[in-house]
Amino acid sequence: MSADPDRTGLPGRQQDKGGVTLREVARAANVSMITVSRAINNPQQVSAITLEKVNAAVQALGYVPNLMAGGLRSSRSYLVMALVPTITGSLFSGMLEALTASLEAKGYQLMVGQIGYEQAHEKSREDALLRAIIGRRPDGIVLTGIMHSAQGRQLLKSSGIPVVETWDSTPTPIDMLLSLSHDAIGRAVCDYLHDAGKSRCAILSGDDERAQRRAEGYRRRARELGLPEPLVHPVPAPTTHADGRAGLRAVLARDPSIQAVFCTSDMMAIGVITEAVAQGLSLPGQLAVMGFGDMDIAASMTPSLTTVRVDGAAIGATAADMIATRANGHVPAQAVVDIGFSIVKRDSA
Amino acid sequence: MSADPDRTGLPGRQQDKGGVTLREVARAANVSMITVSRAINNPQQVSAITLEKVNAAVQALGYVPNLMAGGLRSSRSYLVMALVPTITGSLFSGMLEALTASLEAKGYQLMVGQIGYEQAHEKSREDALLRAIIGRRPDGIVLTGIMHSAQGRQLLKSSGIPVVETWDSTPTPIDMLLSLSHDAIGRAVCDYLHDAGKSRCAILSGDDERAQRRAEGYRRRARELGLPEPLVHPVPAPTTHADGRAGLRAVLARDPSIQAVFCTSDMMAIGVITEAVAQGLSLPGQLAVMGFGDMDIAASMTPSLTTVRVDGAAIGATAADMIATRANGHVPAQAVVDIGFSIVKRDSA
DNA sequence: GTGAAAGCGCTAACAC
DNA sequence: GTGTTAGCGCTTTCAC
Repeated sequence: MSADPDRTGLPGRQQDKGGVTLREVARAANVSMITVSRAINNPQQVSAITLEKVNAAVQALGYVPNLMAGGLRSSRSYLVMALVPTITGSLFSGMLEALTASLEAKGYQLMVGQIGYEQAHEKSREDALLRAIIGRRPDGIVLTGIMHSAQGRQLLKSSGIPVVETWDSTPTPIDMLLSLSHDAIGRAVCDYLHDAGKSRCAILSGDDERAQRRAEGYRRRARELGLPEPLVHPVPAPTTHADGRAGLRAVLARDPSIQAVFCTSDMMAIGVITEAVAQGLSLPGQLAVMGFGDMDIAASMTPSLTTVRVDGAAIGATAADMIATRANGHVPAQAVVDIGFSIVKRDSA
Repeated sequence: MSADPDRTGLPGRQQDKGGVTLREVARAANVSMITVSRAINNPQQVSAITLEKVNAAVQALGYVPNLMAGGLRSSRSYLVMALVPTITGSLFSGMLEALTASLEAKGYQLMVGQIGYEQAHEKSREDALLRAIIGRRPDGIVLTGIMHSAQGRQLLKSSGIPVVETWDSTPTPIDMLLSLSHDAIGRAVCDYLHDAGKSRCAILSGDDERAQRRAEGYRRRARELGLPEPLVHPVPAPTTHADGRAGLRAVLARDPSIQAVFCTSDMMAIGVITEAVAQGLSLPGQLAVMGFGDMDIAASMTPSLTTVRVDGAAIGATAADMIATRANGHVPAQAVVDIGFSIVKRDSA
């Protein structure tokens, strides 16, 4: 199989290097290069007759503009970079879909990078990734979580690229912030379970920073309320269904009187429910279960899952707006927006 | 909050446009631009003393090379584009993770684009997306599924960019192909259920092309075996847990004697199991259920899910190899590789 | 081992 | 409405 089997069928060949250039289109249409450029990017600046000639030439030659060249000259890449811990999980996919859609509507493309959950451990990898990203001169960068490394923050700041940190809170954002308090989430879950009459509680927590902060918020609130110390069972992120099953067995072994389990992900919570059902426990009577994320399945499973919902789509859409505003040289109305969360009451707690 | 709060702490400011340039580094290090370029890209071509001087200057100025400029000149973008129907689902995330990892190891970055499931309906959107992609002159493009539109195929072919089509089969690939036969999958599932003594079967099928092909393969095999015609219940993609629950009710209403359900996604299959359990049906005795995708949860749920597994990680790794090989001017050993699949026998069927 | 000149493909700035 | 000139930041090519 050759690289380009049938180049027939198109007038003119165009393989040599990176394809047809503006110059060739200009020659074919008998106008200057800049006129072709305008016909493509600002058609209203060009007369109807010229436009037609240019379009015909573009069509005939199969011209596709080289965005690297245009971006180099105009300092606008129409590229936005998003960094997420993992593409796999469903937690951030709502944000990514909204980002893609909002940006596409504004003429931008989204590039997704995976940074992993381990952050702190691999400073050099993070640094390399950041340089690769900044090197492409994106018009904006969306970070999942807060950038902690001083070096990374400095790199980002001095790049002058609009940055939106999301899904977490900090008093000192690099630039813009879509704030979410994991401490408040943990506290709210504690209050909710307390109101439901559950005081002996276990927490199945991913070992990533934000999950740990939710667990910590829960613990602090439990202390304030004078409740027994929650049993915290750490699990390496990303957390799975199997982690939930094993986690419930583990905490029950340590304390059979556990009345509720708060999981830092829905998938783990579903695992806990699976295990609880397998052990013949009644839900939420004998065991209440809460998750985090509000996956699709949470609403339609049996029993349905009480969980914490964060509006990822809103994060994506707002981040896109902020970046587009800044890329156009304006200042967003607010550089810090609190996203908030809600507890979705269902059958499991 | 200003665009760049603290530019102090770094020697020299670097905001003006796109940051520090090679020229400035060269001046600071007292060498020519090309020497700096070599010190960064081919350190072994430069003397140790020069290297040190350059590195010091790079460090001091916080220089991050502009990849757009380099790519423009060298016709190498070190960028690979992957197009998937949806980022959300877990089906393709294994491929994406493997792609990201393999490419990163080879010095490439992956850009993920979402094309949606509707394809045929939005020709113009597909065309625009394709042009935006080709415009960035990636060193490779990974397509989920086969590109059908003649215009799209032509655009891709004449771009000269290495293309890998994946997750489907065709006698006429654009360039390279990681082949998977959905017809064979449907047939294999039919054989499997037939061997298990299930003849009256329903299929809950997503309305996307590949899912429909799996359903069709099943149907054809059923005919060959002289089995009753399977009841096909179409569902709009992407298919959900709720679709599975509702789907089982629907097919049971039309034919209460159904003995098995084949779902074109694991998530739907889990929904079917949820509904079956809720209705008090015994699995796999009264109802056998099979899925597609082998999500994590399939192995650890109760009853565990019998499903079809495709090695997405292998697809990602192989695609990365093929593209890197081609980008370096070589010819891959094979332009068409069959990926294959396996049926993972568990408790639900 | 190092450098000077040229130019990748496009658009900003300024004419006319 | 259209064109000319210059140059974005880098790497290729050829020289020394």
